[in-house]
Amino acid sequence: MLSKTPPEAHPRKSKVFLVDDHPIVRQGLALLINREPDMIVCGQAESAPSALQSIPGASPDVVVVDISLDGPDGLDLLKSIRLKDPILPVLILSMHDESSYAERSLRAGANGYIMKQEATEKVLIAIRRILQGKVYLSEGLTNRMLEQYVYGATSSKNDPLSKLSDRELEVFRLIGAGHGTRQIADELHVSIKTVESYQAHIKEKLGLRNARELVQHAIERTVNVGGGY
Amino acid sequence: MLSKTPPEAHPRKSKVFLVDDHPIVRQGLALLINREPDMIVCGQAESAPSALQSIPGASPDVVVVDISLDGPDGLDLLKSIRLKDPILPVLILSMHDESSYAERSLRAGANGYIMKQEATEKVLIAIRRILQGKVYLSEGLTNRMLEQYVYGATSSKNDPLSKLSDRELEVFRLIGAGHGTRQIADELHVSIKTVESYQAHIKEKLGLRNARELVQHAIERTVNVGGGY
DNA sequence: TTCTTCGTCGGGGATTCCCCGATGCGGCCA
DNA sequence: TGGCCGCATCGGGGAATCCCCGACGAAGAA
Repeated sequence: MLSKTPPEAHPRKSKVFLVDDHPIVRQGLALLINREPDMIVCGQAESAPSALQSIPGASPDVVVVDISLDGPDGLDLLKSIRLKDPILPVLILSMHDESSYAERSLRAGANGYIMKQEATEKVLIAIRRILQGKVYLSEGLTNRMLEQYVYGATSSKNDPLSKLSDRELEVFRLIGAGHGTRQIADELHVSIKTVESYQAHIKEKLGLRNARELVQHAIERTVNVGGGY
Repeated sequence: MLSKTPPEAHPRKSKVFLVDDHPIVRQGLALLINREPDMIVCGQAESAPSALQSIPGASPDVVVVDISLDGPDGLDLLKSIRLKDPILPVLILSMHDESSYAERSLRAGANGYIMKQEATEKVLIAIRRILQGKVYLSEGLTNRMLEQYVYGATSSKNDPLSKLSDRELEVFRLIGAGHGTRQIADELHVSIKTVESYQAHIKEKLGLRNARELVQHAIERTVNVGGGY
């Protein structure tokens, strides 16, 4: 399998491990990476469990993980990897530009986050970057996350919801339950204007841009509270 | 541009045109296809409009279209292609195995439907098959669609989304992605009033009471595509 | 005391929601 | 062939909302 690696020609190829449930994407990435002189694919997996099984034997220098796997998803896999190896570089690959996913990924210990919309060279750049121990984020995403950080930078811990006041959190939950502004005002016995004010503050604190993103995040962070992971 | 094609060496390579908004997938498919002796990629596009612009000049023998493009989606592109060329073979590439999508694709004139979960060779097989004028469907999907056919009524029971028209489903997905009404109107190049009309129809068909419930359900059925149920 | 955060509201214009339509097109059906 | 029906597209218009301003008092913190 492994060729004898003439040592002086190139120092050593960095070994990349791919995890994606779409064979087409996996194969595509593999062909792409193996064309590069300084890296090589040392293994692939299509699910989190099989990845966890194969990674030790493949001893990769970096792991590329698609976030939307069947069963345990990419974040779960990332956490499992971190339990065994706190420093193995991991690049998260995603379809959506949801900043919340990037946030969760980095908090879970990812070294980089890149979207499939990005140009292919960006993937190679990202891999090389995190191989150097740095963090990779796309430019747009970096800006958005910095924006969010400006607002509660201090010791905000790992819960952006902690930036919200009690009243704001209350409204946030009701939004997640699908309630309208008028309805929330009635339920809390306050003016519509007050509820609108809370919604504005929530959007500002969480870095959301319109009402639908507000609903979007309210649902994600309210539904996920009890069950998922 | 065109080499003189020595006629006996290989009859002629079939020209494939790729449409996908993920450069990684595009590049991957291109490398894969160009490795084959009997086919070659003659062009690529990342959106429906640019595809419509480039396809005539590339004169492909087959077009591979990802169903989930930004703006006008793969089904829209398929319909636009069909308006100009009723017989150009088109293979629809999809992330979800929802049989309703396959159904819609075939009704809209697709010659094949394949999921990204399929093995890479299947893609090549599918391309060759529809080049011969046949229809390609994965085995599981074929069985499911036959079942539905035998047991009369189409897939309306288990999947309320199948009640939605193509256009309505498209808007539904964009809502789930957090896009606003105006934004959707711009992306689909229609009036705001039209988008409002779709939203009203969706609410009616799915039994939703207000705009927030609409967003709620759109998210649950759009974000979950990769991992959930 | 001064400063900040929080809860509470209002004005007002832009936008969206949600009810009425309407038109044209392509099927299906008797 | 005429009629019905679903679909895509758009408009009017009033109600609700979004989203930008700002305000005020209470409760703590500096």
